[in-house]
Amino acid sequence: MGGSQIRRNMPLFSIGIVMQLTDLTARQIRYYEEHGLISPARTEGNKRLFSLNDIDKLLEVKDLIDQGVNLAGIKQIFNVKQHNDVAPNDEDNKDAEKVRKDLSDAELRKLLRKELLRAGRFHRNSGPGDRSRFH
Amino acid sequence: MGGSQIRRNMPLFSIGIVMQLTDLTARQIRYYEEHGLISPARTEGNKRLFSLNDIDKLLEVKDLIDQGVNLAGIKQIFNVKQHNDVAPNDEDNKDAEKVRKDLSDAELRKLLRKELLRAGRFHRNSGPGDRSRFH
DNA sequence: AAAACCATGTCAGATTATCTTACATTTCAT
DNA sequence: ATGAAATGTAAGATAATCTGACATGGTTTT
Repeated sequence: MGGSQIRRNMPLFSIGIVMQLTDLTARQIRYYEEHGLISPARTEGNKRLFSLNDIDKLLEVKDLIDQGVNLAGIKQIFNVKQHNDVAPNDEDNKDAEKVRKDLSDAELRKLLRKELLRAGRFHRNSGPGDRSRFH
Repeated sequence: MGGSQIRRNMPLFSIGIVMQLTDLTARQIRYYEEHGLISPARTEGNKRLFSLNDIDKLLEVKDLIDQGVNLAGIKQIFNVKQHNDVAPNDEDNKDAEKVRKDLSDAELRKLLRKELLRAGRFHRNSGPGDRSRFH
């Protein structure tokens, strides 16, 4: 009943907050941005501003990384998700779909197979995830 | 499906964002805090961090101010709301209720009548509220 | 009408948070 | 052993925020 619906892609959060929410370091977050996994907005003074969607993505990145997927793999996985997210609207999506497919489909299968095979071995460093967010 | 429930009183927002969301100036927000209408958390470095509840409250403050209610009135109104918010849990609330009532009930009626009478005259400066939040 | 008050604006100086760039380190793949 | 990928870390710069003080325009109160 209080006025605040706050859309999911509204730029709201500073990097410090996102660090706490995701348990990622600033370095990691910036690195993932550098590689196009997220594209946070900026303030007039060039500070990053993250949306809820950005945070969700970062949490997915973290999960996948914990499972041994590398950034290239995550990039492709995000591409696939983009396909399926436009789901129940079937008629004129096929064009956009095909475009993205051409770019990724071939190597996608290869990459996914490759990555997901070794997933679960090694890696998985960050322990039982509940470390101290918000002291 | 994306991981982010974000509780309503989790300290998340910088004052800059809150300014945009509420259309209040930093001065106003700090002044309202100074008078106990909100109590935002702080970072280790003393920066204010606001929760969704803080923002809701600020929006209510803004509304009431636009209607000519002064801070003293808003304070009392918030007190009343606190009563009614613990509603459907009737049995052992009566104690806390009575305490707060003793402090505010008498002058509350007086104040509310007084304030709400002249509400709507003068004041009402901030125009049809949609000015430029997020450039 | 003068004095006091309320709510806000504004300025100044200090401090924190974040930015970019560059180099170091670690781990894994070839 | 070499190289690439992912992250750590340090330095210097800039932006955002903080507190405190004083200024200002209305509103009561005396």
